[in-house]
Amino acid sequence: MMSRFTGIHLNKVDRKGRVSVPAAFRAILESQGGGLFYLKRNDGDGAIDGLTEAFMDDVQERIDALPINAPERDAAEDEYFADSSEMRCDPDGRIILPKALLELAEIDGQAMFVGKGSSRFQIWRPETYEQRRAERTANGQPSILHKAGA
Amino acid sequence: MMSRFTGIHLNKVDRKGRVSVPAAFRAILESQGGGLFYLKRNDGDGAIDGLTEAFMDDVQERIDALPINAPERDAAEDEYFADSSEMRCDPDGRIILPKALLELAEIDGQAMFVGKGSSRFQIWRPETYEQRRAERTANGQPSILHKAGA
DNA sequence: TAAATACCCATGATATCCCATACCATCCCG
DNA sequence: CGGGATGGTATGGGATATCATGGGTATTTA
Repeated sequence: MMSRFTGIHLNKVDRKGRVSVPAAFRAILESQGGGLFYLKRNDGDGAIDGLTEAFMDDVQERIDALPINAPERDAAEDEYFADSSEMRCDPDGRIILPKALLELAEIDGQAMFVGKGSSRFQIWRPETYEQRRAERTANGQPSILHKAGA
Repeated sequence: MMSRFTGIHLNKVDRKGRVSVPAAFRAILESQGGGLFYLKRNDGDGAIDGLTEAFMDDVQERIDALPINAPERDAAEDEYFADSSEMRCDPDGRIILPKALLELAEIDGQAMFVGKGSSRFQIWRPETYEQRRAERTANGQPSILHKAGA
C-alpha cells in the first residue's frame, strides 16, 4: 500500500519564487511525515534532492551510530543536515526554493519534479535533466535489473 | 492462486481520454495491489508496460540494495520511477493514460491491452502491435520454449 | 521602511465522480 | 427447450471537485 514518487512533472516558478509541488508528491509527503520533508544539495548532479521525513530518520539513525568525532560522521552531517532545508508546503501546495539550491540547480522559470521511488524525488532545471538523460542513452547503459528474474 | 494477465483486449479511448481497463486485468490488480499499479515507458517497443504493485516492490528492493550514489542506481530509478506513473482505476474501471505515454505509443482512438503473464501486461496502438507480430512471424523467430529438449 | 514571506481568494483547465445506456453472456423458470 | 430476466462490461455525458497558477494583502524581517 506504499505509494511511490513517480513520473516527471514540469511546473512553473512564478515571479514570487513559488512552485507547486505535484499533488501526487504532496499526498505522499502528507501521509509519511505529516507534510514535513527535506530539500538537499546534490552537487554531483547539479540538482535538488527531495527526501521524506522517514528517509531522514533513517539517515539520522545511521549517523548516530557513528563515533561522535569520526570524520565520516562529520561529513555525513554536513551533507545531510548543513546542506539541507526542512520544508513544508503552504496552504496551496507550494514552496519557495531556498536560494542556495536555486543557484546550484540553475532553476529560474520552470522546475522539473522527477520521481525517484519510495522515499526520494528530485528537482531539476528541465534542460539539465534532459541533457543528463540524453547522455546516458547515448552511452547505451543497459538496465541492470533486466538480467535477473523479476 | 496466482492469476495471469492473458488475452488481447481492444478498448476505446473516448474524447475525454478515458480507457476501460479490461475487467479481467482489473480483478488481478485489485487483488494484488489493492488496485494500485504502474504504467511505464517501453521505448524499445514503442508501447506502454503495465506492472503490478508486487513487481514494483521487487524492483524497489533491488534498487534499494544499490549504493545511494551509484550511477546504475540512478539509471534504474529513472527508468522505473521517473518514466512511470502510479495508476488507479476510477469507479467505472477506467484510467486516463498519461500524455507522455500516449505520445510514446502513438495511441489515439483505441488502446490494445495485451496480457503478458503473472505480473505484466502491455498497452499498444493496435496497428503497431499487429505490425510487430507480423514482423516476428516473417523472421520465423522460434519460441525458445519449444526447441529446448521436450 | 523596503523587501521578503505567509496567507487568502479567484480562475481556467483538467480530472473525477455519478448516472444512464447499449450490448452481451448467463441463468432461471415456465 | 426457449425466452425473458439478470448482471456485468464497455461506453457516453453532465455535474462536481481538484490542480496549477496568478494576484491581493497582511505580517514579518532586516
